Amino acid sequence: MAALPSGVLGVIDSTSDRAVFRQIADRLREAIDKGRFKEGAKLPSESELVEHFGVSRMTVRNSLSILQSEGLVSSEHGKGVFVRPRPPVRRLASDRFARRHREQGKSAFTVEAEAAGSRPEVDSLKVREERPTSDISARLGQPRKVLARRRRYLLDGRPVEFAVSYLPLDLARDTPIAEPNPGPGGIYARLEELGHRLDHFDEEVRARMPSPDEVKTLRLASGVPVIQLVRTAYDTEGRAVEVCDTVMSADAYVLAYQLPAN
Amino acid sequence: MAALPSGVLGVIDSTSDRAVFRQIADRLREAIDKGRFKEGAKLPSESELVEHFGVSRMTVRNSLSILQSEGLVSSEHGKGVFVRPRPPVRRLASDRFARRHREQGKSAFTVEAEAAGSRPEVDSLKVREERPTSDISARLGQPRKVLARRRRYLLDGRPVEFAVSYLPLDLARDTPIAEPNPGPGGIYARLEELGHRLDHFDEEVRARMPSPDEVKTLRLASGVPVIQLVRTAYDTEGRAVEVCDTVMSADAYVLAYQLPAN
DNA sequence: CACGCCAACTCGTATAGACGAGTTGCTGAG
DNA sequence: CTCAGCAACTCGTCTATACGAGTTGGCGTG
Repeated sequence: MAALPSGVLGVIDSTSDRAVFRQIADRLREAIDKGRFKEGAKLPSESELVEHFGVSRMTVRNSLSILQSEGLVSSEHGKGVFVRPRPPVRRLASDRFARRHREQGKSAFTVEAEAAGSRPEVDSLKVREERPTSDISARLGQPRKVLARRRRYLLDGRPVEFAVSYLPLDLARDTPIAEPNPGPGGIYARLEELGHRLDHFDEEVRARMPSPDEVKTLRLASGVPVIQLVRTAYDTEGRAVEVCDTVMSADAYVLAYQLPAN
Repeated sequence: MAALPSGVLGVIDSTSDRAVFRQIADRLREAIDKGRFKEGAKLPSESELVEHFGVSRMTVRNSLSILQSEGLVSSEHGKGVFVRPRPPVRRLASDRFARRHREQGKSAFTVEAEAAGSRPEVDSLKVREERPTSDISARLGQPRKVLARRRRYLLDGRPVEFAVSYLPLDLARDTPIAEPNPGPGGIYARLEELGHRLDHFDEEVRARMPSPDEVKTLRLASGVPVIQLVRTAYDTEGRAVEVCDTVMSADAYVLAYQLPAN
């Protein structure tokens, strides 16, 4: 166990009324912010920090758990605690579902990923009929049953997004939309072929901490929130024809919108 | 110390390889999800949980810290641990800065808050000249200096949002925009009077965990992420005339966008 | 009755120790 | 040289204890 380089982490001010474990977290945070520990770098081990600061191990662990909940570091059993690398960010343009961008053949996700040099994958695709929750039901105009299309998206093997599309069953039953692969242009192209010309989308954006389920499905590190995007598609008659509920790893996405000033 | 109502929380499966503190967190989470503890309700105290589950206090605290980092509960020193109430959510419509909505006199924030029956407040308003960060500089077309307008927004005394507007200094110097109160219609009205007719906005939306500073400024409970919204305003010449960097408590906001399908 | 104070509760901080489990690299046997 | 296995490191889990500090309600004194 080598001694820590002096001066890198400083010492505890025992006269301060700030809790010791917070002070240690502060020092480590400073050091990370100032680049003394770079992305992916290993922090000093718990026992090194115990020795350096002269405190007990639980106190050090307490400090580290603060940084973890801030999303600054992540620990790996048997290896150490590392400065969390910022993963490449996927930018979602607000017009990604516009008709003019609808590729014949590949999905928007696939096209964008390949353009960015990543390997896209779609996973655990499930299509089935369901009774809608009251929220979904309200958004779709109170259908008794809906078709639910679930899928998970991965980039280079890493899950980044989980989405469920809901469509009124009377509209989707016995159409290509009820097939696992709805064909070129996706379900929006099929909807338009069925006479539902799309008029506009409503998108609602929320952020929150993930449920344990979402942590598992998206393999989220602790301290990473999710963005929840609920998109409702309306046809030119004003009917809501689809609701898509998407949960995204917040550290993998930036949503970009362009809005007129009128 | 009364015994806990039997059956409410179940017991630990000591044969399971799931850690005891995770199991306890699971039981409590279930109980909250199923409404056995309602919003604002007090969970059993740490010592009650210690007795009920037959574990040490640190194990119980560990469990509770999980729920806290999930944003499910928050603890109050001397009082107990409570199911976190969902605060009223403010809905931000994507057209809230459109010209047609520009009220003469009151800001969009004030109008909306009063319509929702809340008491709006604007706080720590600071206007000054600064050298821009490279990010802001790039968005504004590399001005050497900018005018920065900082302010904090509160609803019923609760801080919900912190925003900084940056404008190229050559554009804003010696105009009402450099005044603490820019007058009716806000800085967008002043920009248009100065000949910069607004054409469109770009908005970028991110979510992340807050910095310690942001926790303080927005009085955030632990386990609450922030939404960061960076809006750039462009005039009809295509010049970026303002960048507004807003950080919002994620549990107080839903962003709503309406997008054309073309 | 009014009020101050204290007891008993709450969570917050910190220590010291033990054992378990994953990872890594070295060492020694083959 | 190869490779199994061990030693030494990492973090994960859990116990037991102690004291501090904020909150609440009741009791007793004035």
